[in-house]
Amino acid sequence: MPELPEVETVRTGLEQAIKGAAIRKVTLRRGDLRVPFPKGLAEALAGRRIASIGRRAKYLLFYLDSGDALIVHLGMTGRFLVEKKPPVLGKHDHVVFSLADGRWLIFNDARRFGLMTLAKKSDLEAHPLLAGLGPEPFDRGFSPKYLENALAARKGPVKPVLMDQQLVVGVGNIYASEALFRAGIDPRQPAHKAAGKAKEIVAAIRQVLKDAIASGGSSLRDFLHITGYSGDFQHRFQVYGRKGKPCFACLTPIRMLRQAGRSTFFCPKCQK
DNA sequence: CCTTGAACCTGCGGGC
DNA sequence: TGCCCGCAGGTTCAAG
Repeated sequence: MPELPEVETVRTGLEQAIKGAAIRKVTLRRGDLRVPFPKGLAEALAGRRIASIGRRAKYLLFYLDSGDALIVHLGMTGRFLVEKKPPVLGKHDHVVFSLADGRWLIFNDARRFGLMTLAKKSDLEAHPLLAGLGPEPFDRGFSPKYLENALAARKGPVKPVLMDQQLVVGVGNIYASEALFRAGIDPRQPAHKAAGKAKEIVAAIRQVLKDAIASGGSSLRDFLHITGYSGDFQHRFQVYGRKGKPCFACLTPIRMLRQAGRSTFFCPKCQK
């Protein structure tokens, strides 16, 4: 799944592929993903044109010419594929969009942690899924001062706190580890003690997300298969998935530990 | 309030 | 080859 860079890469790819396309028909091949599809979803999409595709946090927002917005979350394994021929459907191809131009948009999600629902564009900000979300990492609202205050109010280790979507959106398990490595902060450090490094953390989060978006987007010019990891940023992870391997900066073995049920990777020498 | 752990569901890779 | 285990990028809910 995709964290902010992967979702943004998918958004860009979808915009290039299907912005302006009209939906002829939508087939829901089961009744739910993580939550049930809303009643009348397929009917509300049929005949509509996709005016544009936006993103809020890790949610994709398909803006329709009807004034509705289709909200999509990719969960862990959600992905979109665009086909020019009638697709041979697999068991995890849950939603099939037949486009008026003869192409097909497939939503595939093996684990079904994804989500697809409908809202009025005018009501989006108040929608329960979006209302409680924190600032976008590239917005001015995610300032060092804001983060300093937010961290100061938290007692737990800083890494899980950075993944709290109410604090800042888009940072997930990979980029939380990567950002803390770049900021030189131990992921076990209590959040309030890391508050003084808020400026460095803001910069590190922005930098790692920006680099990942740049590297994800670069391979998407002529995509057919839009996946969260179509880019090649995973080859540039400094710590994530590198347990026991030498730190690129100091050669100390990277350590892994479990925080709030998730794997955390860090360099015990570079991160204090 | 904050924090943690379990749950949701399927697939993959490693070890035996 | 097959089986069992642990692992996986998210979110939500219960419980401490």
